[in-house]
Amino acid sequence: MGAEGHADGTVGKALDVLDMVASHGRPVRFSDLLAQSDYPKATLYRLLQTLTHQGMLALDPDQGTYALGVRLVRLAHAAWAQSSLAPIARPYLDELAAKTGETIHLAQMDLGQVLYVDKRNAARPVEMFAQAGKVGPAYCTGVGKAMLAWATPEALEQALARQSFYRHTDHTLDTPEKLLAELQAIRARGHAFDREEHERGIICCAVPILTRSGRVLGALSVTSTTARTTLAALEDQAGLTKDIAARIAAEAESWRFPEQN
Amino acid sequence: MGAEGHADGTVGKALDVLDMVASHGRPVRFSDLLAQSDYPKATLYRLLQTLTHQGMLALDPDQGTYALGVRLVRLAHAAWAQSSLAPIARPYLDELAAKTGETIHLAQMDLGQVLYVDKRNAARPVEMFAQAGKVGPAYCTGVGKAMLAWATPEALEQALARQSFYRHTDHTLDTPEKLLAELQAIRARGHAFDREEHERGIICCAVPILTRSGRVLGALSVTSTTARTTLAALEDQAGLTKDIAARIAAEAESWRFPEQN
DNA sequence: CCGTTTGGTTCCATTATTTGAAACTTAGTC
DNA sequence: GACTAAGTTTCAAATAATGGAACCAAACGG
Repeated sequence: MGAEGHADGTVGKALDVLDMVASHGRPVRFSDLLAQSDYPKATLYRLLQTLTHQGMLALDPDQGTYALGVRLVRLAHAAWAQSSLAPIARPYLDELAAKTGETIHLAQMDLGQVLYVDKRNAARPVEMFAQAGKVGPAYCTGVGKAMLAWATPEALEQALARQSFYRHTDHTLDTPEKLLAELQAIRARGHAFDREEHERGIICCAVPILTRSGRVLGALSVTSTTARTTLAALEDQAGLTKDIAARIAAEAESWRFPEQN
Repeated sequence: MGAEGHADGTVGKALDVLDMVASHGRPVRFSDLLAQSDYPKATLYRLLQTLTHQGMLALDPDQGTYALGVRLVRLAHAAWAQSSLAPIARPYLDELAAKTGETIHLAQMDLGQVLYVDKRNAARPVEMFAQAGKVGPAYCTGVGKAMLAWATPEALEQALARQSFYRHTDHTLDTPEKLLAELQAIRARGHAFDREEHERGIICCAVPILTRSGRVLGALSVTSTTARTTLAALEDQAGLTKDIAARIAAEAESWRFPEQN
């Protein structure tokens, strides 16, 4: 994973190591990390030691393996409650889920990837990969495209560079050109579709969550299956979804910056 | 919160800043952080910049406020799935909750504090970070005492130094001496009680989760209220709880280190 | 039983990064 | 249009990170 760009300073390297540990699904030995990284032995060793001492990693003394530490969980609890839209959006998601009866996703953008921060399952739950905290691709999901469509040129460029354009299904937009054309259509239309571009049989209609100043905060989607409904039927809900998105945005702005106005 | 002890190196300071941002429940301005920290202006500024650049913090360009970044949520997802006992323990917690009908807590130790990593409420279903990720004191909770009772001497010493011994209720063990005596009794007995030591009316019976080598992985508790039941009744469940704890430990060992033996 | 490999830890002189007082630039006030 | 508060940049000195190499310990092999 030398894909890390410019690791600024020691902090960047330390976080890089953190990601490295996270990328394995299980505790890793020192030598595994050493093989994977470009850092010299002593450097990596001290980074691990520091992170462990700080509680960001946990060293299993029996096996000599490193795992992500509990301090991270604690920080994340705060991050989820504070930085994400999830706590603000919760009642609105409930409302949208109740009114549509479909699966709802709330997502935010994280370095070119879609991060699902909350979710409501339909009464008959649609089995999907997405769960709170999980990440997914931006170029082939409704929420991803909705956010890209309203992203700043710089953010869009950065995000594009990070897309794999892997062809998940026949419908996947598998080149930057196709995606850019689609983004324009989405802007014109006001909402994005997922036409089975990521998973066969899964469709959705997604809208961006925008501040008054036009900045993208996240996206909201109503998801279903081709077996249950059609894109046209989902599009009928677009108005309602946009309304909910607007209310989330309004509350986010007033809640996070209550002193303004 | 200058309570941070020895911040080793730049990484320590950066994480310290991260905690500082987390401690406010909402986005903070640079000057707020400056006032709170001992770091000089330029130092703090660059730390914030680095963390922001790394995605650990998010700078709201409109308001100039810092919030915890989404990268943390992503890392946490991995941490929760990997470092904590929660995913392994899930079915066992379900079983224990079903058999006892009481509230169940799964906790781990984090630098002298109890970190709740999963929970079953008597009725409601669970969500991810929503419930997990909270912290509590070690010296006056069942799970905390259960873990301390089997902690290594070094870990115990470190943990003791971090306890506040604040007298939450009449029953709180408010000195290290009382606590140490209690820990001995707990070791002898095999399980810990919370006799309304943290909250009036709340009682529980907790057991440690131990590896074969005797290392503490976490603790498990069955919690109720004095209105609903008694300590003696809870103690009747201790056998079942210990059994569940043993099964969690066994699975944790075989799952996390499948190559051994 | 001893030589060897493997995996992990420590040393230390060199190097590069961090530091922080102060100067500077905005943006907002009166 | 001076005055203030909030944020950003500079630069020499101080400090911390670096990494090659040496070291240690435990497991391995003959």
